[in-house]
Amino acid sequence: MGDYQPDTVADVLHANLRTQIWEGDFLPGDRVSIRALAQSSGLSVIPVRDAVRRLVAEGALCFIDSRTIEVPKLSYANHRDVLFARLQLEPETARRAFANLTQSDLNTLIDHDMAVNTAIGSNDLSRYMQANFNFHFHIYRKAETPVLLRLIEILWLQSGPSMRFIAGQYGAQTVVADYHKETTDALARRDCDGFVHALRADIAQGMDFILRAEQMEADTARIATP
Amino acid sequence: MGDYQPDTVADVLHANLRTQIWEGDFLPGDRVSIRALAQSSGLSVIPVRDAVRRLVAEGALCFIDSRTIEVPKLSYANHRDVLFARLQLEPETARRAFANLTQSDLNTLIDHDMAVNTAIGSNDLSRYMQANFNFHFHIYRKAETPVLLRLIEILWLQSGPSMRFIAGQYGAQTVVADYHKETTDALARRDCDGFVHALRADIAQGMDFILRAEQMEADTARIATP
DNA sequence: CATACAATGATGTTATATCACGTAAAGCCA
DNA sequence: TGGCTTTACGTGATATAACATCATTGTATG
Repeated sequence: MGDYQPDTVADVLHANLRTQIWEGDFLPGDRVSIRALAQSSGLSVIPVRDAVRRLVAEGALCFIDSRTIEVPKLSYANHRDVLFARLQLEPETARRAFANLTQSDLNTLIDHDMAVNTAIGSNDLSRYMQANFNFHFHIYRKAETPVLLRLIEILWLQSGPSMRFIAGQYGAQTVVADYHKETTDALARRDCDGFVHALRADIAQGMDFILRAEQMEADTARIATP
Repeated sequence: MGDYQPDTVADVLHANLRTQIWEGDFLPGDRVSIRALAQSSGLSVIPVRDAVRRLVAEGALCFIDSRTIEVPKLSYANHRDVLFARLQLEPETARRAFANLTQSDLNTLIDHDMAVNTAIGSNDLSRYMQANFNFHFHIYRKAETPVLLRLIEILWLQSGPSMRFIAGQYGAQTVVADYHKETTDALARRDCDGFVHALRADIAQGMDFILRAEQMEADTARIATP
């Protein structure tokens, strides 16, 4: 396998932007200008354009017309599709990771989960996104299956901004009911099926969250136009 | 949703290369040179590089070192992961397409299946790859779920060259047992579950094929070094 | 004859300048 | 003041040329 990882300035910028998107630093509808990014990063337009077009290829950005790039606003239908795909891929990826997860990994996961909880406690959406991402991907990376990891990365890239937007709209309290504790508990007692099941429940809960948000929006729309 | 589709020369080149990869015009290990592509297509290096890097982002190409780009050689493990992911995503995508498939679509699918069979009959691997791709993606495109379609496209991009290589190595006769007929039959009698099940069997058969090829390779290796 | 070293060529990357296009604001006329 | 035209600016896309890196090869030297 040619798993060589280039390290050009375009690659670094691309990686940074990806992280920012995963961690929820962008909101749906945010405009991205190649020249503005070039100026702010002190680079020429060529590597910036390279990084941006790569993000477009990953679905993290999109063209609104021939010369306007923005962070996509996922429709609820698309959001459901993302969560459906996540449900199909992530629990099984976690299953493969299970055998590779050590006591040290368990401790790391518990730390990430604590970071999630404190972020929710202090209503810090940014840290919540970051910690939640770290929790999940620490698992997936241990599965050592680059094919699945890549798909999952793309799904998170696409849904990150909209996820944060929806969460911010309906309050961080709504996301308090994650299943991280159940996940780490299952790992602690080396219960593979329980581990996978808890992770599945965590994603399914996100699905419920979207459905609920969609319903609320439909309701308010119905009330607004009786 | 910003589903604007640009149409620059880089986009056209990217689309052409994607089609070529899907249809099996490339083999694992084939080298790709940006300048050579630029010369053969009459373009500058900039748009060619753009298209190539987009393919790298999709996993259709990879860097072997800092300045060598080639078509990836999928390991058997990666190939199994691709087929696993396909199994997770494609049948369910087909299920969503089912309600949108008309009589005209059924006829088109039957035509594609016939093209597959004649390609196998004349041992034309290139046409086989092409027709098989057309058969599957005619279904998936009707599902109207861009998120899932995009993931499936990536999976086919990654596995296409290796798939063709393995098929070519062990003869086209080995792939004769597809489930396209069962799929179209189920569609003809409007049997959604049967439709989905047949498509799942078709992919699973591909999985068996890979496992068999892997086993054969292991056997010959065992014989070679007793 | 073998080895060290330098010149050459090929690679992907990037900077600069220009192109083509579209928007929006300013200007102009009724 | 309203509506149209024109101009200016900003956008991404592209061509050209220069840059950095590395493999190869030819040559010179021991």
